[in-house]
Amino acid sequence: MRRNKSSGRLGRPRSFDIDGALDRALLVFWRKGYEGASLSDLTKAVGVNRPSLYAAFGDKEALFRKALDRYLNGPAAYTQEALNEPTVRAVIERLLRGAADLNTAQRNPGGCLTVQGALACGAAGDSIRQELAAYRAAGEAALRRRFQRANSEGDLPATVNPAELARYVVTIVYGMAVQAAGGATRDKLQNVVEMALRTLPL
Amino acid sequence: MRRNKSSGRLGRPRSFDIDGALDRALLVFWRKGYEGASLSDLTKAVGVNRPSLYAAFGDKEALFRKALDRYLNGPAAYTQEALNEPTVRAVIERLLRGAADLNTAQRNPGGCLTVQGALACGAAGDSIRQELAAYRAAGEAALRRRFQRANSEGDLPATVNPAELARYVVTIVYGMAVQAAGGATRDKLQNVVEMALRTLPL
DNA sequence: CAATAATTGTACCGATAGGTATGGAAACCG
DNA sequence: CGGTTTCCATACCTATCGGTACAATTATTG
Repeated sequence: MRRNKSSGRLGRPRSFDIDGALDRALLVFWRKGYEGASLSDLTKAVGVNRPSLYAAFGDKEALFRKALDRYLNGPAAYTQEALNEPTVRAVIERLLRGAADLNTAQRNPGGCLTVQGALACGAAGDSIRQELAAYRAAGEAALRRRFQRANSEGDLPATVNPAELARYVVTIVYGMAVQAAGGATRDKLQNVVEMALRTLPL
Repeated sequence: MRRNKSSGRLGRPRSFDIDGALDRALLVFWRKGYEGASLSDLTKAVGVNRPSLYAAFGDKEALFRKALDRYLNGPAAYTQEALNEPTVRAVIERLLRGAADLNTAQRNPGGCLTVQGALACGAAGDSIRQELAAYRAAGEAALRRRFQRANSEGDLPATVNPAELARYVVTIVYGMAVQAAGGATRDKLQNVVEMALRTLPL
C-alpha cells in the first residue's frame, strides 16, 4: 500500500497508457456500439490482454463509461462550450456546425457515440442505453435553460418557447448523427446546417 | 410435391399464422434491434419453437428482412403515401406527423425500426446495418425526386434546392426517431413537428 | 541481492449465441 | 385403413460471449 518516490506505485508498472487505451476503445464502441463491440474487438484494438483491461478499467460497462467520459470531454466538448456563446443564434450555430464536424471527422467513425452507442439493444446493454438517453436528455435540458436565460435577457422572441426550441435543435443534431452513421458526408451535413440556420424562428 | 384440394398443401399444416408471427418478431426487433434480439427472445415472443421459425422464415437475417417488409408496408406505409400528397408542404406535413405518430404509438416500441434496428453494430449485423442505411437513403432519394418534380411544376420556390430540402426533412424525421427511442412522448414530438412546419423555407 | 507488489500472458470458466439433427405427431392422400 | 408428407418438440451442436484463476514476469524497495 506504500507509494514509492518516483512513480508513486509499487510493483511492475503498467505497460500501456490509460488515456491512449481509452481512445482506442472509444473508437471501437463508437463504430460498433456498446453491444456490438466484443471484448476481443476491444483488446485487439487497444493492444492489451483481457485481464489487463479488467484490472485497469473494470468490466465492459465500466470501460464504456470511461470511454464515454473521454468522448464527452474530448471530441464532444464543444457541446458544453456552445452554451457560453453570447447569443441564442451563436449557441445554435456552434452546436450545429460542431455536430457536422464531429459526425464526419475523418479519423473517427461516422455519427455520434451518444446516439449510436446503444439506441436499441438487448438486456445486456440496457443500463448503457438508459445512461445515454439520460445524457441526451440532460444536454437538451441544459440547452433549454440556456434559452430560458436568453428569454429573460431579451435575446429570444417572445413567440419562441425555449423548451420547444431546445428540443427542435437537438432533434436536428440527432438526425445528423443518423445521417452520418449511414455514411453522409460532411458537405451534406453542412447543407442541413445551413438550411436549419436559415430558417430558425429568430 | 403435389398439392391437395382444400389447403393446397400436403402433410401437417402449420400451427401458427405467418403474418402474426412476423408481427410479433417485428416488435422484438423494433425494441431490441437486430443484434440485441436473440433467437430465444424471438421464439418466446412468437410462441413457436426454434426449428419452426427456421423452417418458416430461414435464418435470423431472413426473418429480420421479412419483418422489415412487414414494417415498411404496414406501420411505415405512410411514407410512401406521403409522396402522393399534392403539394410540397402537404408531403412534408404528412411525413412529419406520420413520424410523430408512428414513433410514439402506444402499442409499439418507441422509435423507428429503420433507425434503431442496426445503427451501429458488430460484424454479425453489418449486412442488416447496410440494408437499413440503403433503405433510408432510398427514402431520401424518393423525397428528393418528389421535390424535383414539384420544382418543375412551380410548387417550390426557386431559392430552395430539392435535394437539400429532402435531406433536411429526413434529418428531422431521424432526429425524432432518436428522441422517441429515448422515451420522448408524442406531444413533445408534435412540438418539433410544429416548429419545423412553421419554419419551412417555402 | 532478496523481498514485495503489481502487471502480464495463457488458459480456462459457465452461459449464451445462432443453428440443426432426429424422431414422433398430425394432417392429407388413395 | 396404409402411406406419404409435413410440422413440431426435445435435445444437441460449435462458436463466441463476458469474465477470471493462476503462475510467470518485471519492476520497485530495502
